Order: sequence, then structure tokens, then C-alpha cells
Amino acid sequence: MRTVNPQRVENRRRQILDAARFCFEQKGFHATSMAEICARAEMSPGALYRYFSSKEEIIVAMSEETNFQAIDSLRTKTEDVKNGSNFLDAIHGLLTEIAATNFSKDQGALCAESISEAMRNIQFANAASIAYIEYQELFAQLLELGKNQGAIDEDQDTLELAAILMAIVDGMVLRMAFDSDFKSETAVKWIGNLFCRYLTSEAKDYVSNNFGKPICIVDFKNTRFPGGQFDE
Amino acid sequence: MRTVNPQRVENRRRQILDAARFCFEQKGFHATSMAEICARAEMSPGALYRYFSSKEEIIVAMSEETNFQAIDSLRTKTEDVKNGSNFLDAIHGLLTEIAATNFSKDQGALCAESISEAMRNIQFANAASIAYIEYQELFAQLLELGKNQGAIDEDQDTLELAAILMAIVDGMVLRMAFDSDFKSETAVKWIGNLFCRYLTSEAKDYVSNNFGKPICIVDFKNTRFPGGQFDE
DNA sequence: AATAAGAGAACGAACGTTCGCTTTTTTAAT
DNA sequence: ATTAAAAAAGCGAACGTTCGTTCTCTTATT
Repeated sequence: MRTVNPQRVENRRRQILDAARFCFEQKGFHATSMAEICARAEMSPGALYRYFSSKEEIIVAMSEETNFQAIDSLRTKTEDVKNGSNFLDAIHGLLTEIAATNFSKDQGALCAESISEAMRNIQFANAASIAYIEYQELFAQLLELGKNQGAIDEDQDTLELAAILMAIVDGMVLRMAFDSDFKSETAVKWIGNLFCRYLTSEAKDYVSNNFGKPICIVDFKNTRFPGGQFDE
Repeated sequence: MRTVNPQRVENRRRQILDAARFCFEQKGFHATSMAEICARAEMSPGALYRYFSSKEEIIVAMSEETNFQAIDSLRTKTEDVKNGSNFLDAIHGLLTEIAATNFSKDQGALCAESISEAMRNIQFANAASIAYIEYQELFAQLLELGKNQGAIDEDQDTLELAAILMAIVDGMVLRMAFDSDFKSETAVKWIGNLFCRYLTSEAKDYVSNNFGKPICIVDFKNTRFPGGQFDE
């Protein structure tokens, strides 16, 4: 009597999710057929359906994975600041990371389709909604730490500010999908620029004193922001 | 010998586009079947296909119509400022209009799906791209007029600023689709808030002097911005 | 009479999923 | 160690459904 091998199951699921992500990024959820995922995963439909019971389940699993990674990264940053790191460093690092993983045509397209999907698919919407709220609350926590360090005005509603900044990042991501002239560097520069406009005058002074540029045109990409340069 | 009646053709196309828009807003492009559009337009497939040769053609036509309307509205606003209207009034009016026509769950969903569609459908992408660039250039013109009125810093790249503001509005629209707690009023308030952060100190003084609030928490919705209140 | 306009059944392709069968692997008895 | 049983794993053709589109026939209009 043969028993299931959990490790093999895990490997197979990994293989399928990787294949699915590859396809979805290039063609989107609906334009990707199961046959294409099977081909990429080097697996027959019969085999694939042993590990996921539907296409929808694959979409949801892949998205949950993405969400989890984003939240995990933000959590790390927040912990760092709790443990004494500089708030502006953390923001800078976060933005760098977001730019690296999300600021591309493919990610923009996937992001757009995820939002469409959330509108039509209740299971997907729930997963996304939970992740969104968790991210927002964590981000608000980080901004709150920014307040403690005197970088953000006391009277800002950090939860709302978090939501707005997230929406802005999304807007940039989507614009990137849509307009190939809209570059990652432009988005990073402007997110830095407008974020700086929400800094306290103390935080602005700190940046100005260190880098000798008026804060209103500070450029995360081309000036040295506390914490160093963008790689590449 | 019977002749084609151009008026009837126009009416029929109108009927189809209205039906399509209704369906697309609720269910999206791909989830809406031709049968549903036919039902809503009270027309058989045979009849419908006399006026549009494919579903794609309907999608493109509907989107072009939307784009044209948005551009036309912006053009009017820009002309007004050219003819001596106050720049901040125009921005306020524009935002009011955008909020009324785009800040809803359905519009957000449609916007997301349009971006997805543009990624996969070259014809759609071209139409959207042309419209986007036209909108951006017009908006930059308007911002340039804002410079002339001393409301925006001389050294701002208005074309880039236009792109960023458009991306931000898109981000809000999409967030609204996704998160039912994210209200139109919140989006309007914050767009106003952050727009104000790009105003010159003269423009800020103008707002402060008239409304006695520090510009950094100015609220387009709850304070009287030059040009009046939001309806409803 | 001629043809535009419309109706609706039917077609055909695409696609997610299933099903019957084969192969591989594990287990346990010899 | 060998082997046979049992079930897991895998394969791929086929199924059933959905849906965009077409085709034929009828009706309306000039």
C-alpha cells in the first residue's frame, strides 16, 4: 500500500504555481489556458488536476503567495524601525523593493487584472481584501513610527495616509503597464518627491542639510537619500 | 429600391453602445456575452452584427467614446482658463467632474479591465494610448497656465506632473473598485490635499487667506475652495 | 420589386475539466 | 532480496459547455 509523499506534492504544487505565474504575468489570468500552464509545468492536465481542483484555485493560491510576500517584507521593515532604524531609511528601502518587484509592464498588467478579478470573484476578493487591510495597518504602524521620530506631522491620520500612498503606488504600477514611456525611475522619483511633501519641516531640514537640495524637488533616485543609493 | 437610412443606423449603434456600456460596467468586457448585450439592446445577434462586426469593435468604440468625452471636458476647462478664469477654480471643477463620473465601484472595475485589455489587444491599446497622450498634453497645458498665474512653481515639469496626477487619480479610481471602505470623498479630499502641496506659497497664501486653514490639511470637500462647494 | 433590416437556430472553435487507462512507487509478505 | 499487491501519480483523448459569429430565412420599408 503506497502512501502519499508530502514533499513530492509540495514540489508539484510549486512547479504549477511557478508555471502559472509565468503565464499569468505574460498573458493574464483569462487569456492563459490550462493547457499553457500544463505545458509550462511539463505536466498533463490529469496530473495538474491532482494538485489543484480548478483554475480559480491556482489564481487564488498564486495571489495569496504574492500578498504574503509583500506583507512579510513590510513587516520586516516595520520591525527594523521599532528596533531603532531610521524611518526614512525604511521608507526608502521599501520603495526600492516595491520598484524592483512591481514596477514593470508585466506586474502592472497583472495588478490590473487582479483588481478586475477581485470584482467578479468573491473568493479572490476576500483573500485580496484581507491582505490589503493587513498591509494598510502595517504601513500605518510604520508611519506612526515616523511620527515618533518627528518625520511626519502629528495630526496626520496614518491609516488614511497609508491607504492613499498605497493607491498612489498602484496608480504608478498601472500607468507603467499602460504607457511604456512611463519609467520605473520616474515613478520612484515622484513617489519620493510627493512623500517628502508630507514630511515635517524637521525631517525636511534633515534631508536638506545632508543633501543640500530643496526638499520639493528631492529625487530618491538621483540624490543620496539617508540610507544610500538605489542599486543599478 | 430601398436605401440605407443613416439616421436609423446611428440610432441602432447608439442603442448597442448604451447596452454594451451598461453590461460592461456591471460585469466587465469578458464576462459579458454578446447574448447579454443583444438582450439589453433588444436586438437579435443577426441584427447586432449588421452594426458592429465583432465584440472587440464594440469594446473599442465604447472606450473611444469615453475617452473623447474626458478629453473634451478637459479641453473646455483649459479654454476657460485661457480666457481668464482662475486656475484653481478650473482644477476644482475638473476634480468635481472626475469624481462624479469616475469615482465609483463600477467605473473602477471598468478602468482596471480597460488597462488589462490594453495589454492584450493592440487595437484597443492604440486608441487608449492616443487618448492618454492627448489628455496628458492638455492637462500639462492647463498646469502651464497655472504657472502663468503663479500657482505652480516655475521649475515643475508640467508634462511629468500631469502624468503623475493622472496616475494618482487612476490609483484612487482602482482602489475604489477594490475597497468599498475607500470612499469618493476620501479620494477627493486627498487629491485636493496633495495637489495643494504642489502649489506655490503665493497660491497657498491665497487659499489660506480666504479660508483660514493651513494648506497642508486643506480639504476640497469640506472647506470652500475658490469656485465653490461640491454639489451633494 | 428590390433590398435593407431583423430573427434566431446552428456552427465551430476554445477551453476547463473529467475519465479510463497506464506507469511508477511504496509497502509488506515471502 | 524478491516479488506481488495496492494505490499513488501521470497521461492524453474526449466530453460538455460556453460563446462569438454566421447563415438562412422572414419581415419591413422604400
